[in-house]
Amino acid sequence: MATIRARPAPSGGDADLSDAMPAEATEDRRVNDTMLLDAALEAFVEKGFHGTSMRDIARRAGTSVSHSYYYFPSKHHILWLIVSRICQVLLDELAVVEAEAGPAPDARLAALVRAHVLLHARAQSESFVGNSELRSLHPQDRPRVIEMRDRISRYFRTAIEDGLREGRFRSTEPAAELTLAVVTMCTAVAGWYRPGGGTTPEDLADHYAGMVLRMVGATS
Amino acid sequence: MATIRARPAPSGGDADLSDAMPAEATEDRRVNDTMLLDAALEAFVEKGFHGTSMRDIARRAGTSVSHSYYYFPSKHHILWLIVSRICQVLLDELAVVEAEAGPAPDARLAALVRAHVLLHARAQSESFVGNSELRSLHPQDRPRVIEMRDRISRYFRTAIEDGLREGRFRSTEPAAELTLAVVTMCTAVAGWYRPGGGTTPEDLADHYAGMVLRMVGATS
DNA sequence: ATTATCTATAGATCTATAGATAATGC
DNA sequence: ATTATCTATAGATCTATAGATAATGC
Repeated sequence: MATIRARPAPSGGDADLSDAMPAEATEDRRVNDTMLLDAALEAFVEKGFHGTSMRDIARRAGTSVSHSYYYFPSKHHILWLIVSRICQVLLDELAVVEAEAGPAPDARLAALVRAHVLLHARAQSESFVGNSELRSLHPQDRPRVIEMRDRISRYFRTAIEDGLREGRFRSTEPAAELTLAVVTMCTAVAGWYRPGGGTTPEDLADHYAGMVLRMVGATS
Repeated sequence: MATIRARPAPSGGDADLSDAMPAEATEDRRVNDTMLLDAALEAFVEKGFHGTSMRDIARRAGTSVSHSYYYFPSKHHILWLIVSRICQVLLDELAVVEAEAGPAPDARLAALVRAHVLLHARAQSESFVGNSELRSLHPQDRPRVIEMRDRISRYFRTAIEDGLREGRFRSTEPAAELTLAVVTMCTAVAGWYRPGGGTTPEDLADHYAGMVLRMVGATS
């Protein structure tokens, strides 16, 4: 996990909770919560939440199970941290790029798609877990995450509805289906994208923006 | 589940046990393999493979854990049956509709998308599990399923490449990315579609075909 | 005779905690 | 003093099997 930062912010400016930690990030054997979160993330991607044991997480982080409980009250809480953080990062980023894009629906939709794909390609593991382990969340946490996801979808939905209403998008399919198609295809990037294959996240974001604009029937 | 058969299916092979079963009757208390598979499917959708216990499956089917082992050698084998069957059904169906669609890439792609969406909306649970539990398969089974999924993708990939080469599709994005975008957005239907909301699977299939054709830049 | 089903249990593993000890910071 | 870490273990649960018994079909 380290620091999932939406935009490439060269220095300082941490995402959120990482500030609270003693900023030392050296190479020695000390274990901290970030290392455990990284280990958990890796394991959740590989084997899923229920397929991962605390022993597995502790082993990957190089410590004991009981020590892991020193940092986190439960396995569920680890999942909650991973999922809620990435959702929040995405929400923040969407708000920023939408504001920057101005009022035109096509510019807004393109910006949203780019940001969504970029994050899903860059913070691939977090995004993947955030999208695949909703049902594994503690019943208490699930509605909170669902609500964040709804807010994420709503950015896309609104841009698409505006474009249709203003006649900038000529698609005849219902806005709800267009939105779901767009969001799910962008989200799926976290599941298949492999860096180092010649396509950068930025390339991919551009390609997806192009595909989506054609999909909604944007008038060029 | 019952019998997901797209068309007349080849019997024999691991992938279709339903023929071998006594086509028995109905509402009494007798448990059979189909009831257990249905129970497992339901549980896997709700809680995932690792989140589901044999006790859970047995309870849903109204029998005991040990009786479930009378029908299936392992929990992994149940997953294998569910996943391999739905992949095979989809493969069969894609072969049929592609042949029926004739040589034109746009007609072929539309037919493939329609078939894919239809199955993911109709056999929603099986498709969902088939797409979300790949990593939970027994290491022995996984490559076999991966190969089936690759064959599924290849139908789409070929139609898209043909369309681009023949100049019928004007998209400038790489065929690989177009294919992934198309397949993932259609696959995701299994995760969100709810029947009874006014949109039939057929409607949805038509809408998706329209979206995809615009997405690849099909010349109308 | 064969098929379906149950009770009982082995043996592994899992989440989480208690309680002790080592390392660090003031 | 406080923070980090360990050993040991409770108690639940999980997959799978052994072995007995009931139901069914010939």
